[in-house]
Amino acid sequence: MVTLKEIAQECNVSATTVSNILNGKPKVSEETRLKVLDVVKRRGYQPNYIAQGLRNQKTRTIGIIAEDIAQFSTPGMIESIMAFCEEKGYRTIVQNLRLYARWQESWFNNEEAYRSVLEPALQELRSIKVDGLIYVAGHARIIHFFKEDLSMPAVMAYAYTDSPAVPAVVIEDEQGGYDIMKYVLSMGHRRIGIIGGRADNIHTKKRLLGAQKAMFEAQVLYNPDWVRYGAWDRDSGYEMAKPLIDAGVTAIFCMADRMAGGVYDYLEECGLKAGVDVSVAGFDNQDVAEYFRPALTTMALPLSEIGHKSAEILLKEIDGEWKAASGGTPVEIGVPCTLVVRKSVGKIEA
Amino acid sequence: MVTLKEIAQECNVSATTVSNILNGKPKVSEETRLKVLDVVKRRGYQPNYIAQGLRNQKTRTIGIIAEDIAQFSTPGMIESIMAFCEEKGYRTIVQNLRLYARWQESWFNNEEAYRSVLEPALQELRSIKVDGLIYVAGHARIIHFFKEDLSMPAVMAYAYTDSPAVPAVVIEDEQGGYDIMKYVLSMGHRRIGIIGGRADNIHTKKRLLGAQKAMFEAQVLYNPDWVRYGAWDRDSGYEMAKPLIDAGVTAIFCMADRMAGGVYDYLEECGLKAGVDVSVAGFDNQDVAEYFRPALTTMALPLSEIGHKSAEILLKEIDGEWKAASGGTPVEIGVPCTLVVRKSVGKIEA
DNA sequence: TTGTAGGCGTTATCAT
DNA sequence: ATGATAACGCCTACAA
Repeated sequence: MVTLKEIAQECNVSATTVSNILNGKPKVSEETRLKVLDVVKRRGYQPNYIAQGLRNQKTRTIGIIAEDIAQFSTPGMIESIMAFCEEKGYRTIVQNLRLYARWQESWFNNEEAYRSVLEPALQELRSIKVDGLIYVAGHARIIHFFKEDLSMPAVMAYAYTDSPAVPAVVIEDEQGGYDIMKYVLSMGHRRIGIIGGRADNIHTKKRLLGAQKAMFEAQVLYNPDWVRYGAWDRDSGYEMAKPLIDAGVTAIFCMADRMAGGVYDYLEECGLKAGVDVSVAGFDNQDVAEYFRPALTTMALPLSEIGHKSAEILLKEIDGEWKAASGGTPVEIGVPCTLVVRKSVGKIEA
Repeated sequence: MVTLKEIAQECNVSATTVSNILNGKPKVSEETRLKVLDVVKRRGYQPNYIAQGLRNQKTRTIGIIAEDIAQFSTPGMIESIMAFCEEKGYRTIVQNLRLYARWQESWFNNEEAYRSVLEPALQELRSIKVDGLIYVAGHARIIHFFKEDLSMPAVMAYAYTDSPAVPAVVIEDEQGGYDIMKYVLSMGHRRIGIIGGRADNIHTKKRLLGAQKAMFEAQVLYNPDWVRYGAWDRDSGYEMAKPLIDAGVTAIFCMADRMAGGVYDYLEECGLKAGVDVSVAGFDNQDVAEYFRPALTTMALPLSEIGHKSAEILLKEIDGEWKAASGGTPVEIGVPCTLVVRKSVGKIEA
């Protein structure tokens, strides 16, 4: 790599002068300026960002820590974080914790294992002297690993924090559950089954709350027997479909498109038609939803908005334009989900 | 961040001594060793990787440049690259070029735009002084942007190079095309349509070649009229299905699962059943394939093997155990695709 | 056994 | 207008 010093030598000037020219400092003679610029171009000199950071303690670089880039929700957020940062003249760097790839779901409550992976990633970003950090979670929960001083501005994307210093940008699960249930109700359904994710999961709880609210507003009695919990996957959907169908529901709201896939499986096995005999609604709007037959009505996750918002807030923090939460309550920014109507929820006579 | 110097001060020793202790150098009194180690632990000191690299010109860090992490094939490769590197004690850092997100496909032949994005990423990695680089391409083609001195070991994943210094790890498209066509033939089909990707695409050409070979071996006449080209997407599949069905094929091999989705669409529209009236085979084994009805028979991309192999080769290069290609021919490592039999190809009487 | 000096690439400060 | 110096955090060679 060509260095400043080499350029300086070749031009018979000091490194300082070259640096000044490159950084647009005023007091330089036009003559030296041109000479230096010429050599810089010819030699293809590029500054070493890291050395700059070492000196300036500012890098105009944002660190992104992803819990797992293979989680379906992650690339969309990262993409929009990067787009925004780039627009604002910030570089980005990604650290991938690979949490799910390593341990499936067994890390959720294993703080020690978790930290053994998180710490090196943080250390790497601190070493690079990134100006700020966005933590992209794989699923919503309260992450309290941010208490100790991060020594840099940070934003949590897709999960909650208990630190007032770290704003959280999350999806509005409750509104999502509300909207889709309201839609199902609007199609005339009254006996509606629900297949949630794991019962203790934040997404599950909030979506359920929203759904209940919609039912309450429509004066439809909430029947706990019609609520089942799964593990977010296709098999769970299949398994939980039976009791619900047996109970005579006319529609099933699944809190994940993939679980809806399992419901389709069960329906097919019974010779029932999704969207006709039994309506199905999903959540997530994963790519698969469009390939279901009939195509799946679902809620779209506002991934790119979350990424955008997170980056926006982080840069504000960095510029000192962000007022920390007053009174020690963590700031929480909710971004709404969007209903995507396709073909899997049919209209019925009430 | 706590620094070496601070630790040294607190212990009343020199930075050298602390450094020596931390790096396991021999000549240190047990007494100072314990004292220092204690303070290191208490203050939570962590070495600055970057400063180490600045000094050592070695970081035990691998840079990954992804053309777009939102390409479906990319996370799988990155995941396995990281797993392997970590196992070998290397850290990784990702740069995402976001090529498709920026420009869809219009960058393919716009070298200037391409370089304006590639260069900063390379620069960043050079600044960090990564020990090597894996470039994860979004689709196969010959990438000749590696001629100029990269000044570090590099491996190309999922695309080809024309530089003998950069080994390429690619999928065996020809074998893939061959295997799946052979399977379709084995199910009794003789009138087989093919929907390729873009006609000038390497994947398309090689898979077609393999398919032709299988047909030749089975003594089935190759009919150019039964070969159509699409744009890898669902719409193309839909569009190209009609002429093929009209021509009376009994099976269609689509070079992308998503195009197969389009074929399913057309079939449904015609009241035809995939896998019964017309068989369909895909390629890629994307997540969607399993949700098709009937589930799609397809070729699985060896993404994790490609990542693994790429990382393996790169670390060999770094350790000087990799002999560069002799005679200026680029090295090319092919990794085979795997047939995944599901339900979309039915058996028929020949 | 421990410490000093120098340098990795850059820039701010303070001369000249 | 230009340059010498020091410093960012770390490590290695060499000196004490």
